Amino acid sequence: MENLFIYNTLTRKKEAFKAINPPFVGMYVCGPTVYSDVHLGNCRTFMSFDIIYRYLLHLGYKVRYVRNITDAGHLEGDNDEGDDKFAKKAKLEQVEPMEIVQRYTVGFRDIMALFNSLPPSIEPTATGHIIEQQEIAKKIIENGLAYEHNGSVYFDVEKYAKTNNYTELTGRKLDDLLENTRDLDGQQDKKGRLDFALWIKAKPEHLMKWPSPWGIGFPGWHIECSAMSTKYLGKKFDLHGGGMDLQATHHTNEIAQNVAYCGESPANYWMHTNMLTVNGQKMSKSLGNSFLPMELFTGNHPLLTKGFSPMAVRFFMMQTHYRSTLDFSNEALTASEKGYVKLMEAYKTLQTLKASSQSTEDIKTLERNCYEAMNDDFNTSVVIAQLFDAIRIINSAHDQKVSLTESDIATLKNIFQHFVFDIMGLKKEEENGKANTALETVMNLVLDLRAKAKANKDFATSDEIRNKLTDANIQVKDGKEGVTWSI
RNA sequence: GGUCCUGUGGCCGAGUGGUUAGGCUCAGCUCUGCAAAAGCUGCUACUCCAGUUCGAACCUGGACGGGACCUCCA
Repeated sequence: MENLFIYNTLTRKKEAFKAINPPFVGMYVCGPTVYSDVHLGNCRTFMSFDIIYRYLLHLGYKVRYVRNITDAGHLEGDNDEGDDKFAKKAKLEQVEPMEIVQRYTVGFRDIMALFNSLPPSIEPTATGHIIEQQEIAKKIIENGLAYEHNGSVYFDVEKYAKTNNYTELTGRKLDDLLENTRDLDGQQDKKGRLDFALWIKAKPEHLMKWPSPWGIGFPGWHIECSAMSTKYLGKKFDLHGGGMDLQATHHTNEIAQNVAYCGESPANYWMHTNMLTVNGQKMSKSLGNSFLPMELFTGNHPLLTKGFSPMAVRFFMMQTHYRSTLDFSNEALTASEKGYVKLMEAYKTLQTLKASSQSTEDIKTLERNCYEAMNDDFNTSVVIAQLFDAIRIINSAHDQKVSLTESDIATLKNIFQHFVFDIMGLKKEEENGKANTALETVMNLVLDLRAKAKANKDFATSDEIRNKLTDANIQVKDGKEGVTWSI
């Protein structure tokens, strides 16, 4: 259990995981901005952290997993004068901003539930923590690292950088940043070009706004995470995560805010998940190449030839390590879907295995390999390779080509329960029970008739039955010990 | 332009200084009335160039290609 190694963005190394106060673990992940449907790339990040959450739980940690909902504060344009995304979308659709927030929050939770992701312990919202964000901004001003100008509050990056390592998360040089930051319009209020807003003055027509010591306005983007993480996890907690695209700006600024606020960098371990790409390019809303989960499930998308089930998609994501980019294609998904089906079929077969007195296989090593893979920075890809080894053994045992003891079979069942279901969060996708029972009855009847035909060497009839069933997506398999079928 | 990451077989994707990743695809075989499934076997790779080393796809340097970030983004 103590052997878990995690790649820490702060040090760019895999480090042994040491909880601050075991068995408790505090984990914060930057959640979605709910101004439109989450796309598959967003889902990948949250599924990656779902695995991490599940594995920590499996190891016996008591995890408080906080994942925020960003429902205010994101600016639309290239400057701080713009509307926030919610207000813009709301005007477009003639609805209240919070109506947008509600719609997409519910949609997000539904999708994550379909992907069988566990809900976080706390899912706080930015709009629910305006006071806390203002308090932090006030304190940073008091500490001399932020300044108010024209009703907005900015963080003084250059001043902060004199006594702190502003770029510790990216390893960039401050001078490079200063030289290469683009010139943007509408930023006259800022002293330094790297300064970012903690609080932004709202124009009269702005829809989402709150009173503050600096006038009517709304919070900057980065401050919400500082406010919510310190509120629920304290000034110092174990893990902080998010997508890689948040690393350079959002997380860098978040650390600066926390240090300026209370003198402490918030998390011991920073984890970043890599992007989902389409034809080698990052999937994102702004590039317009994003897939909605629903399009994927239904197959209703120009790049797809068919739909894929949530579990097949989850399995697809698990086959790649979370720090590698994952390229999305019809072909890759199809391959994963087959692998997933094979895994589930083997699980069924496993339930029917009969024990021998002798064993020809080393199942314990296989189990240990699975743990070692997870302990090595959550390497689900290697876990899956081990599982396919298990599948081969299960199928061979079923064909009586290898033998397994009672204890081997129990270990295999444990491997499935722990790694497939508990940790990777896969589940069997079965039709509902009622329909299944009815179908079962009909299938037994049909296969009975076919068996009679076969017994009479009436292969024409038996093949016809089989072909018709195949056409209806029901596969019939004539095994040594009778006929089985699957959909 | 700057910073960082990356380049693996038909496709997707792990990994390690010397030993099989794995999946999918394709071909052959076994089993089977025929199929399917399953098992076995094969197609066996590491962008290029130079260096370090007894030995490098894995370390170092360079070239070329791809990507991310620098602006909202998981």
